Amino acid sequence: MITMAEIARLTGVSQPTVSRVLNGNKAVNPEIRERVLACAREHEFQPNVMAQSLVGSKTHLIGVVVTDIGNAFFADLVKHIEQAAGQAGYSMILFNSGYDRDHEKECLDVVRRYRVDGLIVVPVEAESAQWKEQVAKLEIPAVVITRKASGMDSFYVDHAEAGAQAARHLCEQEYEEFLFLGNTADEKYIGFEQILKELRKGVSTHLTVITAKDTEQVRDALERHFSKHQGPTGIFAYNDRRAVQVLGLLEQMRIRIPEEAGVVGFDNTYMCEYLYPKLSSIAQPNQKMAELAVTRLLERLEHPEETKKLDHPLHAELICRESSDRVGRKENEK
Amino acid sequence: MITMAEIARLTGVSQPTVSRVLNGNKAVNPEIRERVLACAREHEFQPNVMAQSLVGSKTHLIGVVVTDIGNAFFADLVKHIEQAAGQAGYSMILFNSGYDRDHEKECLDVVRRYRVDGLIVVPVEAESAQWKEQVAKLEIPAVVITRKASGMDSFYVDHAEAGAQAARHLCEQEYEEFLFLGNTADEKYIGFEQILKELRKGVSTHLTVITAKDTEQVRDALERHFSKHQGPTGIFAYNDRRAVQVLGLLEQMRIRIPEEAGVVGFDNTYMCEYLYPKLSSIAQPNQKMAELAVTRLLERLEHPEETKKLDHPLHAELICRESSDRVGRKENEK
DNA sequence: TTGTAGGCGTTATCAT
DNA sequence: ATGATAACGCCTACAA
Repeated sequence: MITMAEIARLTGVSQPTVSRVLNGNKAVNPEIRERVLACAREHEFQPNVMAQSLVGSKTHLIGVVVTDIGNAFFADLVKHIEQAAGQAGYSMILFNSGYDRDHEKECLDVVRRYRVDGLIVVPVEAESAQWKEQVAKLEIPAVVITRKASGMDSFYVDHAEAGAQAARHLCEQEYEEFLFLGNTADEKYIGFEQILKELRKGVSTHLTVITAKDTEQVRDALERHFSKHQGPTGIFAYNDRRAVQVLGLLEQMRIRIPEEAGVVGFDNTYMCEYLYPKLSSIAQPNQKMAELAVTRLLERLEHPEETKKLDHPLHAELICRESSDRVGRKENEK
Repeated sequence: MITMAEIARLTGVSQPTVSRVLNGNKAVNPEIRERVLACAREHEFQPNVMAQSLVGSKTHLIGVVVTDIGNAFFADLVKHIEQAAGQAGYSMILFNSGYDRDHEKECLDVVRRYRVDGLIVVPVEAESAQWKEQVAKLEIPAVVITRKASGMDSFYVDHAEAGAQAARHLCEQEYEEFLFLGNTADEKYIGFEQILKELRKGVSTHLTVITAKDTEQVRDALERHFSKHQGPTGIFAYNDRRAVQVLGLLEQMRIRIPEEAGVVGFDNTYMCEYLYPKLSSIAQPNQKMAELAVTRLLERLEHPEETKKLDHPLHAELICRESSDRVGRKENEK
């Protein structure tokens, strides 16, 4: 691989001159400029970023650490990060923490070895003081994405608000009983339950929670719910995966959708469109989130002194499809 | 960020001594060793890979260029690559070519700037001579994954063989008519059709091909097929996405699965397990493929002189589930 | 066992 | 306008 020194030798000038030419510095004889450029082109010169970074202290690398690259949601996020960063001339070293704090720490160490200019992270535990300290030690701008970490730049979807949307939607669709699949610690549940309470005040309503993931257990729980409660049930699942599972089980149980039960998923996976019935789902603004995070990071890189932290919750958007369009369905039947 | 020179100053030794200690070189006074190690630990020293690579000409970076990180299949692949590489002490710079040759070329240029030690690529066009030349110019070991590129190390699933498996399976399940969703240029189709011809020699059989992706068009095509052909139909879709779509449409058309139609997808997405009926699908050995690719790359890194190229097709595996278990279903009903 | 010297490929700061 | 020269952080002789 050709170096500046080599080009200098070939063209009979000094190496710094080559540097000037290649970096577009005006102050250089047009003749020499051409000669050098020609030589560089011929040998397809590419500057050695390692050397550049050694002197300039900019690597043009951003470290990205996520909890699970295999997950379609994060994969999509990473894709948009790569794109936004690439446009700004930054490349991405990617690490997978695998939801493991220890491994996450190792990733941070490696990131440090590469002297990346900045960091974008999906933390395993966003509010862990220990983790925050580890990140702070890197002494580089870091932005958290997908989660809220107080005291740090964070771009994330407000899950409670998303849960609230789901609740509002299911109420509008005139469901009378409710079911949540997921963990009650999930912000989505908090928001879901709260709005439900408000909207169904005084009316007899039940909210069943299913924590299980195993299909048989979910089936049992569903059967118990439907044997106890007759009214049409609005179901909200913490992700599309679970929602699809429920869709299949309801089908088996011969429960009509959306008449007797309505289902809303989360993530708005491509599958939603292909299922029958099409699955309503809550979409996170992935691209926007990624772009905002990158933009913010670049901003910080240019103004390291700026110390105010951004807390930037984004809104999810509920996409209503057949699986929960109870009112629309009724209209049609008229 | 602390440097070796700084540690040297703090501990009153020379910088090379620090280097020796930190690199586990035996020949150093135990006392000094301890002193240096303590200091390094205290300041959480991490070597500057940029500097290391500058002198040692090893970056411990591998460049990974894929056509679409957002795709769950590639995301999973990337995850396993990251893991395997990480275990060997390599990190990954990841690029997304977006199926665009021009952008792919740009990625290769950036990769070159970082002087990565090796390359793992999912090429946009595996047999493009121009592309191969571009890769060759990098003068680093490169392995192709997911596709076969003659003259280069390639790890990929034999799609024709996978199609053949699908055909064999659907015949064993006693389907009499057949349907393929996808492109006829797809190796999967080639293998599928060929085996079908062999196995159904002399018997009246039809093989319908649906190229459309749009739901309405697919529905029309399906309806046309089923109005013309009465026998139970074995359906093979080029990916799970399409298979799910078909599953939904068949459901709408009140065609019983797996009795009247059997469906086999491709990629064995997690969804398969959650659908009703559960979707049979062909699984690619992602992890194995990724590990083999990384292993091979490391091998090449250690023996750059070795010039023989590996062509390594892997076998896909058909996972039979409810959507195509016609015979098993019949057995059960007895 | 330890320190000195040189060099990796750049950029930046001087002179010239 | 151009060329020496130093410096970035590290490693590898070589010398002591």
